[in-house]
Amino acid sequence: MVTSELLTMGEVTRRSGMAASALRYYEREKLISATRTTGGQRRYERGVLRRLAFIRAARNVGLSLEEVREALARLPSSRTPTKADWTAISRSWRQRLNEQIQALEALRDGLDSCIGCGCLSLARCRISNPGDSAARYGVGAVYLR
Amino acid sequence: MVTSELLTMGEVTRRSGMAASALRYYEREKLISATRTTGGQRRYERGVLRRLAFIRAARNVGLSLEEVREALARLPSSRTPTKADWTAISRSWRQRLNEQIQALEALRDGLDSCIGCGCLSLARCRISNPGDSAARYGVGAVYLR
DNA sequence: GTCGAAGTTAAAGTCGACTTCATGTCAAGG
DNA sequence: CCTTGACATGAAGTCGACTTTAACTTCGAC
Repeated sequence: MVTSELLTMGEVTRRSGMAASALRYYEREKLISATRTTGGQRRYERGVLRRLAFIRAARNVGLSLEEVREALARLPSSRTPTKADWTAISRSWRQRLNEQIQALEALRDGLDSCIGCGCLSLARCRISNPGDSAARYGVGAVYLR
Repeated sequence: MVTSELLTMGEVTRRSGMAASALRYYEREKLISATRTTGGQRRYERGVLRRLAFIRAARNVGLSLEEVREALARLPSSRTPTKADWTAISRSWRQRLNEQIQALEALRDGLDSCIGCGCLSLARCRISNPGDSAARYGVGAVYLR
């Protein structure tokens, strides 16, 4: 049985493509964690790569680190998360992501549902404010991010 | 013939739902423009509402003001833009938007194509880096925004 | 034991997209 | 005329998500 080979900072930056400064930042923000050598250097478990993949994917589509943090908080802390655990998280974002997809499709298809319709009552428009749910995120356009 | 009734700052903020400070900012950034009264106050043409609707929709799905600026620059300056002009812009974003939609769908469907596949070679992964086109936007995850 | 690559920290800087602030001017009804 | 609410300006502040800088320390191959 091979017991937990830990990864160095350099290995993680190479394999995740993320900057060391970003990893330290994520650690300060409690999105990832690391053990330390006696000398104080970080050693990462391999699972961190999966977390980073998730963070990257979420950030990539415009979700905030805060949203990511909330999602990650729901992973089991006792055992190593399974694929099902990860899938559950993404599924729980279904509504949120669907709204965003709709807004993108409307924009792609010529804004027909907003600019095209001539409504221009931006405050209530479905594309400006998909699903009327944007209100939860604050006034106006701050739906994404 | 009613000749160009101009809109005041207050009217535009009410009808667009945007803050006055945002309108001034957009003007500094050359995204919109206004004429001035002799006293120096802004008067907007009605077309500004359509521009603002467009800006709002684009911002809403995560596009940057810089991208919006480039798009708006392609509107005819001589005549008032038609619906076709606006549609052409959104259509030209088709590829860009499609990639983003795909990334969202993958995330919604459980990240099966990235976290699920076990590849974890984030730097090249299709979901992290849709269409391999993200490279154009700089290193790594800075695809959106 | 030596040495260079790799790692550490706290603090400050950056960037986009606005907002807030302090202070002063305009517009229009009474 | 006068007042009051709407509007103007430049400068500074904010927020998220990192990066950069400066000044060390550790690791590990030799």
